[in-house]
Amino acid sequence: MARKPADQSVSKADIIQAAAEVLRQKGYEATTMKDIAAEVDLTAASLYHHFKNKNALMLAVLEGGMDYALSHIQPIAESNLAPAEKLRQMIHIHVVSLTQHTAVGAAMVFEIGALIGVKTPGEGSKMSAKAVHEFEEWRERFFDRRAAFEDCFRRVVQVGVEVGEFRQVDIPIFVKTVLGANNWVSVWYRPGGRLDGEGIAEQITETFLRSLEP
Amino acid sequence: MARKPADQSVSKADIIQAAAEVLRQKGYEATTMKDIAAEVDLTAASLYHHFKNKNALMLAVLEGGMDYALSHIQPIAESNLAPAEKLRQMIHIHVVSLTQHTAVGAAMVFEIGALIGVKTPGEGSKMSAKAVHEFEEWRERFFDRRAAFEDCFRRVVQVGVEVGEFRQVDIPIFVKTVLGANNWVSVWYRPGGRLDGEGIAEQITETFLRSLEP
DNA sequence: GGTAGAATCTAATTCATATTAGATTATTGT
DNA sequence: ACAATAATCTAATATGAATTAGATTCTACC
Repeated sequence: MARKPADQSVSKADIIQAAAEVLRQKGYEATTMKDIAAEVDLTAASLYHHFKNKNALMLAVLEGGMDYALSHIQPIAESNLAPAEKLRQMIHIHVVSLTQHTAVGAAMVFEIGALIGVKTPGEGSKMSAKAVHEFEEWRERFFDRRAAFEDCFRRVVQVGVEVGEFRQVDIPIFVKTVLGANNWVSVWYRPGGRLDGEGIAEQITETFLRSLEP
Repeated sequence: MARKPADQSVSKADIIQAAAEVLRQKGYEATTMKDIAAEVDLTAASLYHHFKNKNALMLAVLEGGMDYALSHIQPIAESNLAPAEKLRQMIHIHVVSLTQHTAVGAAMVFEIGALIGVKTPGEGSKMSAKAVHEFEEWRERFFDRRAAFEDCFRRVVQVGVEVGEFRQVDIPIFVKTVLGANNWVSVWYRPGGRLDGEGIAEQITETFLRSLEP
């Protein structure tokens, strides 16, 4: 509400962060520009100075989350560690990330669905043809990277199985099981609980590594 | 669009089913009464003959899903089977349910969050005080039952650990890990995939039962 | 075969939200 | 200081969605 003389000007990153926070609480459709604006002491209209429209802002949130996740997981997957150790670290960092960056994490978990189904109507919409195309393209790229993320896990498990370090599992299903368990953390985790992110990650890695013992 | 002379009249159950389906695809806020109505060849206004308002309809969906889940899980949890066998069956039925009743399952997974955050504003809302109170009450009951659901799993694991059939795990975290993996199925499962619900359930139970070996 | 009530429909009403337009104020480089 | 530009604001606009009001059409029963 109040003006900000000294530090006037809110950064894009601030807005994305705020949007992620609201998104986590309310979900895509229920999140209003006003909500987001309020979080950073702006009016809804001001957000349009930073982002073309609501969709663009939301996409920035998801994109940021995905960048973060990939940039942390990939290096581990491509390292020289043994499969078990790779997997341990990957699950660990994934879970801890989701508890640290609650906002981004939950946004990603919850909003993939909304993203898939976002209105891409052929007729009475406000989106221009170009905007629709842009969006489609963005979405495709996003899903590619999401697939890449999952592939990191698959490859690690694959090698582990081949090397005999892990038992024979159905790799796609196993990986989805792990990612489901991880992602779910951002649904129920609340700061200040009995265990912190590290503690939770510990338990989950233990569970899955044991489940892979030959 | 067309009228239904012979079988005019759509049942409440039909509408709930349709709502669940739309809900799964679009999420709570993005689901419009028109969408739901279209699914059963009605107009939006007609839905109000069957349900007091949108919220009531949504709640009916969640309630139905919860009834279903609880009614299938509880008997197993309270049976005389060994903990491992109980857990196997519970995970199995949970996963299979989510793949069979895709609509209800996904609705539950996706909408818990929305439910928590549903606007319960103190001022400029349309909900009457009574309606708000009713809703609050409903929500409380719903979460109680959700907790009961989770408790079924906890108790089974607890006993298994005490009896020495399972290794010592952090029970709350372990259960959340299992439920997360299960629930996630309804996010990614698509009929006609490589494995059916049974096959998927098989893999998941195997993973978690192995992870519990002492 | 006529009537009561259920199930629908069409046509408003109302309200919130995204988005735009046009000022206004701050910052920064000169 | 001054101008250019960035960041905001306030005030409209437009659209879409929930909900209501008031007919209309079935269906079942007498």
